[in-house]
Amino acid sequence: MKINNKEIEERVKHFESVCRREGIKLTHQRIEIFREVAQTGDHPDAEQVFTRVKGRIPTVSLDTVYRTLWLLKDLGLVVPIGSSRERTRFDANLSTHHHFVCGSCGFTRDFYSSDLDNIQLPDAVTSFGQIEATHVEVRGVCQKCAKKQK
Amino acid sequence: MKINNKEIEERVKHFESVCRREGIKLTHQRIEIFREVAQTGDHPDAEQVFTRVKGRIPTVSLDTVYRTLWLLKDLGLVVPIGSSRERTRFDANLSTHHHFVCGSCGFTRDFYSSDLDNIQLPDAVTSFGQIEATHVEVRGVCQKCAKKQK
DNA sequence: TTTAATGCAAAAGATTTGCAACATG
DNA sequence: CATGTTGCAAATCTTTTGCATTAAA
Repeated sequence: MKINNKEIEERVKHFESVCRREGIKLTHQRIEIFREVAQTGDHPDAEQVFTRVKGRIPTVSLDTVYRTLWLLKDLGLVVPIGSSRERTRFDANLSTHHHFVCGSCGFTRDFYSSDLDNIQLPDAVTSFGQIEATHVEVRGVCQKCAKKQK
Repeated sequence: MKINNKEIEERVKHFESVCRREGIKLTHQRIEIFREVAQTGDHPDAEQVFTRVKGRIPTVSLDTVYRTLWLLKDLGLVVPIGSSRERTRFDANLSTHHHFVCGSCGFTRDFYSSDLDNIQLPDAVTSFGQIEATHVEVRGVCQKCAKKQK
């Protein structure tokens, strides 16, 4: 689930330019936290990001991870995905994509489909508010959990 | 957001038959908790269900509400929808439908579209696990929040 | 140097659990 | 009657906050 280096560095560059534009300070911890989410495709939760970043910055604190993750969300650089009964997970994949989510363990994977990207929504939806993104969520049971249930 | 009575009673009957089949006891609180979720279209969280059911059964406890809600989920009678940073909300609408979710306040509404119900998924998805349901999630900002932001 | 960001510790929220009393099948 | 379920209170787990210290611009 490793994203290739070029893609990661592009994402980090994008992050840095957004911060400059918004007047947000580029701290060591912010960069590493962002990089961590950007370089993995497995939608980590705050705790996982914390543990991994700690390898590089042993003094980071969990609350900084939380603060940064929500900051990234506000900047539109990361999307929180809430698979209930699970902690919030974060996704730094900004290209249009869709999710498969295991209802019993929370396992989440991206998938792509240009057909799904171009879905036409009924007019009724517009009346609820302003639309930002549309994505398809497939609920199911992942292979690991399917085995356990037997 | 009131569901019509006939539909509610049908849902409750369905719930009761599922419980009998599974050998699960039909307690007063379970029935009222299920009815509460079934009769509203606004995807309440556990706390809201608790408050409303308390009107009818003053002694219910919040933990029973939680236990029942997750039981209902395991029985497939209710679907948890996790709009992160918000508590888990529950949806008893079992007919195929889709969601509009406000990213800033969690406001959630159902919408229908037979086009969306018949979406074709790419083969890759099948490799992640067994598919149970597919639904479209539209993220946006609801009208109330859009006003606040100005 | 000015202001925002961090780390710490403590608080707040949400959800879960152990257990004795109780209700359902 | 036997067993599963409830309510209570306490525990746990996740996330947030206040504040003094530190680091970016």
